[in-house]
Amino acid sequence: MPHCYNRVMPELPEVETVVRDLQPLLVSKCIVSVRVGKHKLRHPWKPRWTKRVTGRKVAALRRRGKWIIIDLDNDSHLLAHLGMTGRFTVEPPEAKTGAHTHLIFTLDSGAQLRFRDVRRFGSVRHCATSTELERELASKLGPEPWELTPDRWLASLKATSRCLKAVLLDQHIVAGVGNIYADEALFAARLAPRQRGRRTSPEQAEQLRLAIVAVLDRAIAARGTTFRDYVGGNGQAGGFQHALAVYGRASEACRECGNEIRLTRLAGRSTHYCPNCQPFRRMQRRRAVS
DNA sequence: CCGACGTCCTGCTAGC
DNA sequence: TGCTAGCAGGACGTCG
Repeated sequence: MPHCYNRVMPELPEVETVVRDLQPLLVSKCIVSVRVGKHKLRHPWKPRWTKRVTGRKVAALRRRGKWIIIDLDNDSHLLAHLGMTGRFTVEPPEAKTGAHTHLIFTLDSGAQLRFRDVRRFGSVRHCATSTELERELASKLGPEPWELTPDRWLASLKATSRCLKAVLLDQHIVAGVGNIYADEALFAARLAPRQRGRRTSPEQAEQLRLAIVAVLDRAIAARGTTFRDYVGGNGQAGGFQHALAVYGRASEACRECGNEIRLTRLAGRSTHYCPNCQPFRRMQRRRAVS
């Protein structure tokens, strides 16, 4: 009853929603103890991290790409990724601990911050200094979509032969876009997922950049995408699933033109598109010489 | 160097 | 009805 398995696929809008929801519950609260589960996460929790975080106050909560950053008052930071099924909840200590709960931070408010992750694609780690945190983030992430300049974006596209879908999923180029919003942004820009980066015109690049920002803005306003009713915890369901144009709509009718939405596999991921609205023009063959 | 692909992990579901 | 193979995917490692 308290929780049923729901698919959220946390991308930027979902992570932003989590951060906003957790902020009032965590900021200025003190971590009084840490309890660690027996299953290993991607980055196993180290005992010395417990020493560094206990007694520390949460100074701020923020997001970078799909990463959650919890700033502590000793200039150290918790850096967390939800992966596919990672969930943070704030619950009273007497609340039943669900299966797959890997970390429990007890706060001086009396509540507990809990990290649960069924598939363990997620991670929670500790960075001892902001320098370490910044180095870590810089090695993983390109700019936030809103900070990505048209020039830099076009240069990134022109520099690669990968298809647009793969480029959108590359966190080094633009941070925060995952499989759902990559497909949605490509549809909004009327560009074929298969189109090669370097075949993209400046006009198309700008269309796509604006589409990314617009789709993410709308998804954040809707509190993200949820694929199943979410019950319990402190999270409300997102609403963007109703606004999806292509993702999860394979073989349904395109709302724009009525054509059938296609599903294919690209960059190792399921990829949804409308072949009519997002026509793929093969590379023009040079006219044969002779 | 770059890009493609495999790996991790488990719950759900389609299909026999 | 019951079982199982296949699918879902973000980050990262490996291979060509």
